[in-house]
Amino acid sequence: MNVTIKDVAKRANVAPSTVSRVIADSPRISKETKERVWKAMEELGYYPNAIARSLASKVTNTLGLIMPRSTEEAFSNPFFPEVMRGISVVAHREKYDLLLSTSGNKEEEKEAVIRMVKGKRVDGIILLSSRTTDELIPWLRDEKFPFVVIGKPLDARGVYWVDNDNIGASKLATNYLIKHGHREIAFISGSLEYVVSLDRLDGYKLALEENGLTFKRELVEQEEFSEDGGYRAMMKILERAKPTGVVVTDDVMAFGVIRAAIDKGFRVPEDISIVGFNNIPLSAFANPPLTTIDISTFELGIKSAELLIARLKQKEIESDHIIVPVKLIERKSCVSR
Amino acid sequence: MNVTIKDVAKRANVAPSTVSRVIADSPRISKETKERVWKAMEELGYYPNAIARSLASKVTNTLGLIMPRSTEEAFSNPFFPEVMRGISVVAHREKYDLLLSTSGNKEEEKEAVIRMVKGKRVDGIILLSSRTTDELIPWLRDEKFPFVVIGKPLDARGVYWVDNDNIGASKLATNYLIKHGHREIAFISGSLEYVVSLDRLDGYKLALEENGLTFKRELVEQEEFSEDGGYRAMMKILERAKPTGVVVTDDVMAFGVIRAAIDKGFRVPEDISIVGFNNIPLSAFANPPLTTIDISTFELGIKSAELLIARLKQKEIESDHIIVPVKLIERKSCVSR
DNA sequence: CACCTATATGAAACCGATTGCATCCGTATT
DNA sequence: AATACGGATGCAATCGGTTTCATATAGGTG
Repeated sequence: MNVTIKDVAKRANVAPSTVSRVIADSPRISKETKERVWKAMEELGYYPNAIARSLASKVTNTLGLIMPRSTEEAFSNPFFPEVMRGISVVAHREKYDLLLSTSGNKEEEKEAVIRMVKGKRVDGIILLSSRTTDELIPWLRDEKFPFVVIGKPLDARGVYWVDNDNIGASKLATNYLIKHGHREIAFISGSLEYVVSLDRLDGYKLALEENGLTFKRELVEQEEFSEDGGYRAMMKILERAKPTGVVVTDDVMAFGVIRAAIDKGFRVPEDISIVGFNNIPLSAFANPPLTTIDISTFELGIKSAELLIARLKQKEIESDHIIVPVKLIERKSCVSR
Repeated sequence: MNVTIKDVAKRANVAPSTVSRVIADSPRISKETKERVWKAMEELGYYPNAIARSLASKVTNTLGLIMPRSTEEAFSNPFFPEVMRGISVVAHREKYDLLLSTSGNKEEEKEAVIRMVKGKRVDGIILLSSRTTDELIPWLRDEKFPFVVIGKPLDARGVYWVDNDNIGASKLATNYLIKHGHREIAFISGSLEYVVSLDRLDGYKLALEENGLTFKRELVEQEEFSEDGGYRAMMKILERAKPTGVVVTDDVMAFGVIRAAIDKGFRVPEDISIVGFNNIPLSAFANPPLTTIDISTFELGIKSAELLIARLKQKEIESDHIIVPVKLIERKSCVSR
């Protein structure tokens, strides 16, 4: 079998508890004993069993990551890897590992969370995005389990979250088109099941209102978060209206929107201007290069991990949420009219 | 405290061992008892503690994922998320979770593996790419720990691996340029520390040889796997030679190569043709759209996870390695001469 | 009717750590 | 000299399961 704490104890002529204390570098153990134990560990090639340690101490040094939708789908939108990149930088710095749940749909997602929480496999959880109908958030809150949500939840009472100012960001995008002389501005978002979609719709409406433009239902469409989703949404809008500008809340969708516009015989940006969201790497290389709202995706990951870990370490936390700034990246997908 | 197996046992008037057997759905327990126990579990809201279970059974139902280089860097090349997408599909299907190590450099990477293996946190490991100097592979082999490598290792004895035929793929790319009349063909790869770079260099040499072209050292350059790396490599080559075609073993690097060519006053593809590798999503949208070797990244993930799990389940395995096919995607970054 | 054999369940050891409490010893205090 | 005290370490319970082996009961056999 493997080398255990008992073998080390025997070799160093001490009790297992002493070895345990040496591992934790407890000040209660004398320098000499520590050295004897270290030597024994070295000689035997001892390495602590993390599982046993977790069982006894109830700490795993692991963070759980819950992807929305299927894990497969999540990895195909560059937003998620980028968020994970941020999370992993902090996790590494703070010596945490990351446990990825692999789920296929909403039920399995719930199950994955239960597996992590009730199975005591993680110390805390990061939800990579929040739905309006999310049962997870109330459930985690009731369980009093530490978690952080990326994306402001509908009901934010007692939950820690990290997000952009989505209403503001959407106003920014819409105002940009308005300032460039557009008056018929369409708005395409992902499913209204996601809070982020709702907020951005609100921002769009506010911008119109503040500029004395009327909101027209036929200029608004929701679809799946994908290139095809964007394509379908734009097709539907073009069949019933004639926008000169479009705000699309996801760059991947925006590519579909451009494709639809071209298929319908419009030129981008000459006939239709487009503003996207997220500033994914592809956006700079698209044809035309996409004007988009950079939401600091990497930073969202960083901040969410920091917030969660601060909570786990019972550090003083200034606020239960963090707003990450956005900025507009001007490229070539918009023209003045 | 939490509900444990003992609470359930008490409530159902059985011994803890019986409850354990009910959880495992052992045929040794009578239908009636099972039902009584299930009811008790239901009523108490019992959920098994995965950590305790792992400790006793020595099974974690978790696969460890080891990224090369820093975790942060890995997430910024679309290759890795795509591989992970494949892995996560299989992991989910087979009911495994994924543990991500977060490391910053080679030493930490080794440490992360030790933490996983010696800490008994995972049942098996997938190495997302192999270095020539990799100490990990011999170490894991000596430990007799189940693992699979994406990318054929230099010394493949006793190692399970999944890869493309990199020599063939590189010949394919080089031959494509040769067939289009190119004779001065440059070759840019990532560090020769990676086996994949070596193999592709070999494929390039072979293609030259088979077509009676001479290999010229000044047409070959290695650099870091990044857009900047590609830029620097191409700059160095253009200062000493005049290629009409370039094989670049990574699309992200290829973007840098294009940028360098343009900065030096060349047009792509009119003056210099370029073939990339990986077919990342961006490639189709680049300017010009990139002709590239599609290496079925997703499939690499799928196969590696399947191979590992088959090994864990002691299934019959036909071969200790799997070759995933490649194909050339023709776009607009090459012209005939 | 004594003996054997399944079948169903329980008792207890074990997995490899952590931790509260007890103990031992040497030195300072009164 | 008796008491107190603090430092260093050990004992044993505990975390929440799994698994081996033993036992009890019922039914079958000669």
